[in-house]
Amino acid sequence: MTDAKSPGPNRAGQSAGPVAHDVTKADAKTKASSGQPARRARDGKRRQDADISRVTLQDVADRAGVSLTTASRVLSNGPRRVGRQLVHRVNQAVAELGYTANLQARAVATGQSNMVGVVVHDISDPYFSSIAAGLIDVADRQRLLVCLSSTAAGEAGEREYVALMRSQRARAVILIGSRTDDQAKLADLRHEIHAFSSSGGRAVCIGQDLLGVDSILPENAAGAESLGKALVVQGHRRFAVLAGPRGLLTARDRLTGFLAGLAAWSVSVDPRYIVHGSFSRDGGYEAMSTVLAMGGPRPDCVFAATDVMAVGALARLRAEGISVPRDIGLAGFDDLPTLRDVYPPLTTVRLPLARMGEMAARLVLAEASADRPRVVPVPGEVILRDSTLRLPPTR
Amino acid sequence: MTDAKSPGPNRAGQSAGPVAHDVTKADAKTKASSGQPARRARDGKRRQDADISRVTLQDVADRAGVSLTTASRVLSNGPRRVGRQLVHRVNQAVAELGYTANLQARAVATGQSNMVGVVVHDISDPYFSSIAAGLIDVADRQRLLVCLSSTAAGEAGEREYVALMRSQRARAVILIGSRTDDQAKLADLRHEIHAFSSSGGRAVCIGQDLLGVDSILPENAAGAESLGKALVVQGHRRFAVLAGPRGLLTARDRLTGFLAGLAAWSVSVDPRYIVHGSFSRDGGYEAMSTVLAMGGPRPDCVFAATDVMAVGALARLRAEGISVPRDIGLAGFDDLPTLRDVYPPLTTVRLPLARMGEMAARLVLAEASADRPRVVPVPGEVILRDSTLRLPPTR
DNA sequence: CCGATTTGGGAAAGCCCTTTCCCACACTAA
DNA sequence: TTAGTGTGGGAAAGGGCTTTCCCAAATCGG
Repeated sequence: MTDAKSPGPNRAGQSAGPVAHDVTKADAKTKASSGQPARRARDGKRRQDADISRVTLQDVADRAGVSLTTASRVLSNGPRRVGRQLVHRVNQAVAELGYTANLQARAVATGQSNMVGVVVHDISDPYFSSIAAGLIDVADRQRLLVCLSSTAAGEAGEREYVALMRSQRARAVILIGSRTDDQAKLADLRHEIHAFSSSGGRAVCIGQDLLGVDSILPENAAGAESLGKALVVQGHRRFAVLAGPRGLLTARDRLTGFLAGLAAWSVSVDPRYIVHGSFSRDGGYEAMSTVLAMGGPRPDCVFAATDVMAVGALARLRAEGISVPRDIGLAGFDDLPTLRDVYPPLTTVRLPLARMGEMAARLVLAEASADRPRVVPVPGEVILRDSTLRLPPTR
Repeated sequence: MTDAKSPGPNRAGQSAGPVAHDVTKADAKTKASSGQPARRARDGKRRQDADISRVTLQDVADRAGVSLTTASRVLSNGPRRVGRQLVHRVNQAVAELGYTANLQARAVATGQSNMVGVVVHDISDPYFSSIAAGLIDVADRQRLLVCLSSTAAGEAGEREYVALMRSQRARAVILIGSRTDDQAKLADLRHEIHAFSSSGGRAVCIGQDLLGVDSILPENAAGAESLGKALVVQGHRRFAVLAGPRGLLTARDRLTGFLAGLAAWSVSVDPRYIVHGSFSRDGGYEAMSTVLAMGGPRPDCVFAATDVMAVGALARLRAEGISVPRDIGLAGFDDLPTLRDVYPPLTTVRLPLARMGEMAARLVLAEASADRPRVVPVPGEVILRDSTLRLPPTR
C-alpha cells in the first residue's frame, strides 16, 4: 500500500526526460547570440533550482533574434503591429521553448488582473454551489479567474477574504449569502469593501442589499409572504416555522414575510412555534424535534426557511412516523435542484440560483454603476407540490 | 409589505464617509519629503484614474521616512531584522495609508505564488462540491488561494485550465473527476501537466491514477464489487445496471467491479440490462426508462453508478408507480451527504468525499513525491439501507 | 583601547512584463 | 527636392515588490 504518511525515499532526479518540443534552456542559449552579464548572473542563480526551468520572454526574444519589445508586442495583442516575418519567428520560438506568459508579471505591468474572488458560506451547500455554478460558467467563458473561499466563519472571514482580494488586486469580489445583524462586523466588512472598491475593484453582493454595492437581491420576504398566503388558501391554519439562525437577515426576512402572508388572511403563529436553527439539514432536524417536543396541538403545517432544513425536518418527522403530507404539511424555500426528487415533493419558493450567479458575473463585467449601486431584485416563485397537499379528511 | 420588486426608494448616501484611518494620498505626500522626478511622473500619470488610489510600498516608506528596503523588510517577514523604532514607524504608516502589499508583484519578485487551481466537472454536482469543500477548507486554513474551474468540456477544458495555471505560475493544480479513455486527449493533458510540473508546480489528481501524478484513488471497482456481493447475499438475482457515460473510466470501473462481485456468486447480468447514461439525475432517469421499456422480466434490483443517477432512477420508478424496495431494489454509489435523506434510504457505497479533498490539499502541501507519484487508495464502504431491502414475499 | 564581529540601514539590481519614446525607412503629395 | 505620413523596430523607463551587496555604527572579547 502506497501510504503517503510514510517518510518516503530519497528525492532522486525524477525530472522526466525532455519531451518532443521541450528544448532546454542551454540549447536555446547556444543559438542565441547576446551574452550580457545580467543574463549570465540570472542563469547562474537559476542553476540552484535544479531542473525547474522557467522560460521568460527574454528567452523567446533571444531565440527569435528580436528585441524583448517585439516579442512582447507579438504576444500581448496590443494595438501595435509587427511584421509578418518577425511574428512568425517569435511564434516559432514560443512553440519551441514551450513559453507561457507570466500572467502575474503582466498583471503587475498593466495594473489589471482578471481575477474574481467569490465568497460563499459553504460550497458543499447546494444553495451556494448552484449559484457558484452559474457564476463560474459565465466567468470561465469570459476568461476570468474565479477564486473561491468558503467562510463558515461569517463576516470576519468575509472581511479577511476581501482584504486578500485587495492584495491580489483582484478585478472584483462577489459575496454570496446573508449577513447577520451584527452592526460592528458589518461596518468592518463595509469598510474593507470600500477600500477594495476605491483601489479599483468591483464588488457585488448576492443576497442582501446592505453593503452599499451592486446587489442581486432575492425577494425573500415577498416570496415567503406569497407562500404563506398560498398555504392558508390550501387550508392550513396552525403553523410552525423552522426559522434560520437568529440574527441572519435572510432568515429574518423569510420569517417576517411568511408571518405577514399569514396575517393577510388573519392567521397568526404561536411564537413558541417559531424555532430557530441553523440553515442546514441538522438545523432543520433539531428544530423539528423541538416543535414535536412541545406540548399542545400539533401544527398542521411547517414552514422551513430553506429546503435543506425542510429535508432535515422531513427526516425527523419520518423518524417519528408522522406522514407528510397526510399528518402534517411541510414547505421549504429555494427549490434546490438537487432536492427536487425528495419524496414527497416539496412545496417551496423557487429562486433561480444559477441565474443569480450569472447575473452577478455580468454585473461584475458591466461598467461600475455611475452614481448609486445597482440593485437587481430576483422574485421567487411559489411552487405548490405534494408536501403541503391538504388531503380529504375522509381518508 | 417589504416588496423588493418595487423600484425602491432612493438609496441615500450609503457610501459610509471616510473612516478614521483613511488618509488620502495627497495628505501623505505633504508629509513626505523626497520629490524625485520619477515619482512625480508616476503621480502625474496616476491622476488619470480619477480617485483610484493605489498605495505602494514606496508611499509607505516615504511616509515612515525609511527606505523602500526597510519597509519591505518589515512587511515581508524575512530573516532580516529591523529596529524597533522603524518597525513601528512603518507599521504606523501602513495603517495610516491603508496599505496592502501587492501580492502579484510579490509573486513576481519571489517567483512563488500561493495559488492552487482546482478543476471539477460541475461544481453544482454534490459529488464535486463535497470534495471541493474539504479541499477549500484545508487550503483556506493554509492561506492558499483556491481558484476553481468547472469544465464540463472534459479533457480539453482541463488541459486549458492547467495551461492557465502554468501561466499564473500557480503552486499546484488539482484535477477532480474521471477521465475518459480518449488516448489522444489524455496524452495532451499529460503533456500539459508535465509542462506545469517542470515549471515548478505540483499536480494532484482525485479519481484516477493515470496522469502520472500524485493521486487520490477511490476504489471504485473494489467498492462496486463488494456492493454486488452484498446485494446477491440480500437475495437479489436479476440485475440491471445504470452505468455512467460510455468511456468514462470511473463508470467503467464501477461497472466491471459490480459485475465481478455478482460473478463471484455466479450471478450474471443480461448485457441488454446494462444501460449507459450521464452521471446526472436525468441520466439516471432516462437509463431507468430504457430499462423499463425493455420487454422481458423486470429486474429485481437496479444498480445506478452514482447516487445522483439513483435519484433520477427513483423518480422514474415512482412515476411508473413502482415501489422501491417492494417492487424493485435500488442501489447507488458515493453516499452523498445531500442525499442521505431521500426516501427510501439508498443502499450505496460510501466515499469519504470531504476527506478526499482534504487529502489532496495536504498532498499538495507536502513535498513533491521523491521518485514515483504517490497514490493514496480510498476504500469505499458498502452501506446497506432500505432501498434494497428484500421484503418477505408474504406481504 | 583595538581589531573583530555582529546589527541595522540603504542603494541598486533583480523578477518578468508592458508601454512610451525615439529612430530609421519607406512612401506619398506638392 | 522638401516636407509630411505611416510603418515597424528597439532602447529604456516603468510597474511594485524582494534581495543582494555594501557600509556605518554598535557591541565585544582580550
